[in-house]
Amino acid sequence: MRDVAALAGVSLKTVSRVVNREPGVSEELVARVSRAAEQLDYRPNLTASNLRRADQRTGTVGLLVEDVANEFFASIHRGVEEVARELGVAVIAASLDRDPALERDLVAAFASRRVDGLILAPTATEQGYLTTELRSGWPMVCIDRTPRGVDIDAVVTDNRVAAAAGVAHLLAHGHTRIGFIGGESSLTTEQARYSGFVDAMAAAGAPVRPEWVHHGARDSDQARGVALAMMTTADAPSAVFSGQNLITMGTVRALRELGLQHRVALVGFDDFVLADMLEPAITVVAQDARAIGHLAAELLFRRMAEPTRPTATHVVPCSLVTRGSGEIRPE
Amino acid sequence: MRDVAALAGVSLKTVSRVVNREPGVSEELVARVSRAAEQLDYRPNLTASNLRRADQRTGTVGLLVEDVANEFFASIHRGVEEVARELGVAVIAASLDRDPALERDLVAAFASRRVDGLILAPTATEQGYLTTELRSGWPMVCIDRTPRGVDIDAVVTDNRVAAAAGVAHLLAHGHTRIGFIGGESSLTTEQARYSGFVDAMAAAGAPVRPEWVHHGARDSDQARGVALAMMTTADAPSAVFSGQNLITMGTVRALRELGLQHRVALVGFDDFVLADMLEPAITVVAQDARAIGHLAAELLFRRMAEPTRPTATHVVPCSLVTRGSGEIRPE
DNA sequence: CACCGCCCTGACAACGTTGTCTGATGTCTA
DNA sequence: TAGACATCAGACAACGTTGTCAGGGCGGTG
Repeated sequence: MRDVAALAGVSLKTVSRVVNREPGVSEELVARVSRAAEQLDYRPNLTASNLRRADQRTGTVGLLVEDVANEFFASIHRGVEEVARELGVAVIAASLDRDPALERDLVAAFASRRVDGLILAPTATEQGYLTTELRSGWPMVCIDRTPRGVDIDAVVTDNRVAAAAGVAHLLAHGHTRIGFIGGESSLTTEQARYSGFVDAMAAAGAPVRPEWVHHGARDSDQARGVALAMMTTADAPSAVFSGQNLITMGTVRALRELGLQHRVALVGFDDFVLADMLEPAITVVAQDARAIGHLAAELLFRRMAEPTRPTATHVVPCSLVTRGSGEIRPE
Repeated sequence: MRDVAALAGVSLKTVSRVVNREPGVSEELVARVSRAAEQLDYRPNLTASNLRRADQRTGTVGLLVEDVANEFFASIHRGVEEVARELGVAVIAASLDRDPALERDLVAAFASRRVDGLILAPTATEQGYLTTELRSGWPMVCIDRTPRGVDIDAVVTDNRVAAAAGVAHLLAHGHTRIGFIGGESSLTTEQARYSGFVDAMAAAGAPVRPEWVHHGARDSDQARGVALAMMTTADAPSAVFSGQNLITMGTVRALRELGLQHRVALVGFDDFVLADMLEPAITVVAQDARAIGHLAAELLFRRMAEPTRPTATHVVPCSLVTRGSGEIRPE
């Protein structure tokens, strides 16, 4: 900037005014400065600008999710990006890999970077460590999983009700012997989905059989193993409810391997690409990930504008998408 | 930091030394400063630090891809993140949506942010606009698509050879009547894949029939439309080679709708989740997206360390994954 | 003609850090 | 005991920008 000022024969401040399109600079100087800037390939330094600026905004938001490569979170990322892009805000995303220590580290790293706000899909069991940051007025929104121990805006699905609806769908098709395969039970989503499963079973007077309930599958392959084991016992369930997209895929694999895909009903939580192209196509309880991303970003920017508004938990709707696998009747 | 210094009764510089773990501070002061920092919830300001630091590093790299929600690019993102995380570097990712203007805008935005380096999957036909930035020594790596008009490190697949291998696979299974459905022909990847198709056909003495060649499908749904049209003519091909993962999915949908999925052979470029679970499972020419991300990030950091090393184009291997759809023989 | 006010521009300090240099204290050696 | 040296701490300027304020020039008004 100094060089530009020298070349244009004006002061630093005038260059700054031109660069930021501030009014009150004569056309002649605007032209002269612009020409000089172009000639020198001047690029404004946002870092320095942010340091000095009154609002202290860095034009950056952080996004912490389980895995940026998981299509559910990648869609959320996309949704956040779309809102941020309109405002010229950049998104720094990172994967937590279900590691609570990493969650804290990355939150601290983002705090050091002075991102203007943070969208977090919590993985730790407790977010009390955030109180400090919150008190300092750092805008934050939790997504997917409800935060614990802190009062933060959140965008969540009513996992319990949605899961119950999925299980009720199986019950409505005549199943009473229903298995549950879920992910890590430390996650609030998992707990809620399991509760929904239990609710629906109870409402229908169907027993929840412990040997047909499995928590803690960490990935598709573990889920496959669990499903294989569950379905090869002498007394196997006639339907399965799976707690998450990767788990559903693993279960599909297992059923396929056992040749049971047309005999055992399956309803999964979370939609996934090509679910409709499998045979049978997979019935799922679907969340709109991109919409979640949109809403979370909008809430975040709204909170930046109005830091004092009361926090709220937004529940986004879920829909049951019937495609075949959930409509298989028991033999 | 000023407050911390005041509370600990030391100078600013001493706090800075403690925060950065610089040697030469007595244990007693380290303890006192640490306590004060904790008490005041001090968070170092990386923005200010970067401004002053000698190396001018922001600890940030930019990643520009077509769409962060596309599983191919999401996996690349993940790969980049893994390397960056080890170094404490954050990744700012953004989607270009095949918009050349957006590519230039976002590159400029990243330049303003002073990201330490940029990984770019080019979408514009020409990257000459980068020369300025390159001259200034901004580390950059292109991925997926070869840059044009500039000399940059690149990580690419030999799309031509890989596509030819996929088409040769169809030819080896007795097909000569092979269609091609590709994406936007402005992309170098598309051009190379089509060239590979032509190569393989020529090598086998099979004619390339213009009515069975279609470029420019922008998404899965357009590809579906194209495939539907192509396969419902009186004289339809007996096999299809598709140029990209979304296009393959659209083609699968079309074949399914026409009930041809077990009669028309299909080989797709790019692997995708559940390709192995479809019926028939889809034979693909697979790139290892995560490895591409890894390599690109490693090259980027290496260039930061050694700015003068000659640029190179790295070709990552591709593999043909046979699963069924590509082994269907003509009737 | 004196005064006011507007428009434009620049000087200067400041944002929160770190690089550099100087100085104070203590320890060792000749 | 003097001098050399090592260790630790602080003063100060600087990074590239912007907020604040002062001032010069000019037109209009009383």
